[in-house]
Amino acid sequence: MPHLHPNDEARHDAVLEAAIVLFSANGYAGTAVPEVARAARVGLGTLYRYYPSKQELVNGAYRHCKRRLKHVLMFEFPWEAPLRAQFHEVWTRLHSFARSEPAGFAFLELHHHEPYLDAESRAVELEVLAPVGTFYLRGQAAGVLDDLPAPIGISMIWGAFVGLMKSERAGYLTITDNILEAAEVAAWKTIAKET
Amino acid sequence: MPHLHPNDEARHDAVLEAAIVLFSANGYAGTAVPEVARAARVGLGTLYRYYPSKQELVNGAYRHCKRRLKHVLMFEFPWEAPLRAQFHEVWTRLHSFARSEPAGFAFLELHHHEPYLDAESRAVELEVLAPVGTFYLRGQAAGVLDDLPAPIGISMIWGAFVGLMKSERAGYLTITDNILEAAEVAAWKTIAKET
Amino acid sequence: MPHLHPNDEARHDAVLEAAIVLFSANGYAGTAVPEVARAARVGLGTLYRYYPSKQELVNGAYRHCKRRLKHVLMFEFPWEAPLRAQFHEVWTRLHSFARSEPAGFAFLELHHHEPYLDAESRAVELEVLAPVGTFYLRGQAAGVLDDLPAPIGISMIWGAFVGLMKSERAGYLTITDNILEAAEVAAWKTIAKET
Amino acid sequence: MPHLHPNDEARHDAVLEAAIVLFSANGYAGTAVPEVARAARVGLGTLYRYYPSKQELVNGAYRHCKRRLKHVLMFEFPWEAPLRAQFHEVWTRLHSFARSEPAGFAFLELHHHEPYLDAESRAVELEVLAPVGTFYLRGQAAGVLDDLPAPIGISMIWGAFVGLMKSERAGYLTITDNILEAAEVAAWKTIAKET
DNA sequence: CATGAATGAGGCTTCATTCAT
DNA sequence: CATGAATGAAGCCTCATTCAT
Repeated sequence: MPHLHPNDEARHDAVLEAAIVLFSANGYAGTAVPEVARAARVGLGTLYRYYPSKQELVNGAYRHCKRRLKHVLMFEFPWEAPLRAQFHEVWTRLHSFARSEPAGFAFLELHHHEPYLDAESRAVELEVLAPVGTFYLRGQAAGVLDDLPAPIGISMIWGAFVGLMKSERAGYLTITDNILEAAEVAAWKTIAKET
Repeated sequence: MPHLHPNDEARHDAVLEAAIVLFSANGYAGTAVPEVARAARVGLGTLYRYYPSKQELVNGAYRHCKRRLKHVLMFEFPWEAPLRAQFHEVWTRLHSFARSEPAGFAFLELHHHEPYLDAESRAVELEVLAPVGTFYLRGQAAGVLDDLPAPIGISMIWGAFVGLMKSERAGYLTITDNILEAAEVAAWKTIAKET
Repeated sequence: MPHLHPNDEARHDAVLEAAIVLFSANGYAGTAVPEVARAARVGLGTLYRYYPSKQELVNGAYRHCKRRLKHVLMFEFPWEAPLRAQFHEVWTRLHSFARSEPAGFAFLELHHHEPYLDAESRAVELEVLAPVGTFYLRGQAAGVLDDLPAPIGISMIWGAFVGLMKSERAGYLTITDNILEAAEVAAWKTIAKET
Repeated sequence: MPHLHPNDEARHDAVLEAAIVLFSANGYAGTAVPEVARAARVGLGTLYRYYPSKQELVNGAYRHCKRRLKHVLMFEFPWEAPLRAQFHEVWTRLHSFARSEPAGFAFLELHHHEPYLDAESRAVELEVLAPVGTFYLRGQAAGVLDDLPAPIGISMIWGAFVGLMKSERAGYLTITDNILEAAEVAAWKTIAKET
């Protein structure tokens, strides 16, 4: 039974981290595999042992990021809290993820639905999306959310958040705590039922 | 006496069109210049006569798209209409652009603020952004828009719209006229001052 | 009977001149035909009317230079003068050629015996060489020149002269009138019979 | 533990050798890098591993040849011998170099002072030139050499030798031992003080 | 005729992947 | 196993030549 060398996991992580940083900065085609190996301080052959092709590498990175996002969003989520509080939680956690793992966040944005993503990666995509959908539908059932089709509302909120992050990265704005909160209010207004 | 060949402009357009389609589908690094030439049904050397490098080519494509967007947004814009009506106009025109030139729209999204864009391209970016900023500030002065910093509001609206288009492209949803209108209402709620 | 347009010859000369300058500076392969046309301020198509290929162009340039050299060397040559005086004449004329047509001189050096030179060009080569050979043999017959085989002596003198010119071009030295004369004496010593 | 592959140096040498042969035969611009790789029986990528660009390749070849020449000229040079004997040594060694490494010799001639040579290559140039200059000046101080400026004398001797080699390559003459010696005498006369 | 736009073969270089050490 | 040297397909770009205007 093959087991992992104690260093194995660290190496593995270094590879993923380097891949995420480089792919998010330069895109899939713009990133060279040897460059990733070098950034991860790992032999090229070793990288290829972990990921037998560039495609497997992006997919691995994608899944990793998506799972990190999922974890950040879901971990000890207050399922019993009121919807508005839950929304706050989601918004805050999203920001926390984008702040602490900016490359990972950018990576997810950039590599969303690219043709080199495989079935498993698409499945992971759904692992994140599904609970969000549930949340949305519950909100509508409770009469708290407007009755836009859920995918519409979700896309707009996700899009608005991404828009903020991209603009910040581009230098058009800076997001302080106050602004983040104001933006949250604005985002909530987007989907909340008017009173 | 040297003339422009009558076909010149048509060829030029074919190159731009092909570039926009391919760059938006595969990214900058993922697109081969000969592939663009082939798609435009133009000799490779000819393409290089029009655009002396791949970089000039993306920049040309970027400027073209951005100017098309600007034109669609600005042409005979009802500057005297009420703000809500103006917002409707913007939202509708945005959608019209994304519908009629989906590749151009995707291109703008994807190549926003990439390092290979040059100063002139960035200048064109501002030609579009400036009037939008003005619109926003006027709305706030009139007490119709919420007092989020303008770049925040703009980023969120643009992001929300982009989110919708991307989700549609990804197959997560379909945008009908009704939905477009409902989304517009939602988007307006994002930035409108509550009454 | 096709005759030349009055401008034809001027154009032709401009092409040759440009070709000589560029070929001598950048070599055959390093020179682009359109570049030559541009330098000659002549349409590319026109150049190709005069010289139907790049090879014909170098050969034309080669023949032109070689004939210029021949002319400079031979024109009103004092065939009756003593050998030493004739040598002075040759040495001086060589220098005069190298001074007034530096590109042509460099061109001849650089393109000597290149594979793209055709039979006619090689024939022209001989037109220059033959009288020099005669001169040399006469000198030996008269007991003034040493009895090195003529080609050896000629190669050494020509080589020494070329060496001087190249070193000057490279900036290793500057040739004044005094130096030119001293060098002539040295060159004469190379082949003169010791007394 | 990373090693140099034992074949590494052999491969490296094969590349240099091929480069020298091809560059000397066809010039810099006239030589295709893949052609060099093929001649060296080395993968193209491998060649680029050793020399990251065509320019580095010529420079490497230039330095190699120049150092070989330096070695041939300098190795166990009889610094204490009389000047005439030293001249014989230089002349003989020069010929030995041109004979055993004809491509290298031709390469040095052809690529002398070309714009693609870098500072290091020019420095190596001086490593050869400097001792020759010293030799010349010592000869003048000893009253054995004529009082031509040293660069003039050196250029003429080097030029004469090159002239011989080129003429032989061109088929104008054949250099036997006797002729070589006679040419040496002639060359010595060029710079020796007359008695 | 004179012109220069059009073309694609061919040159320089990169990089995904393999495999000997 | 880990490494990185080796490889050649493929990408960017130039330029000799043709041909429509």
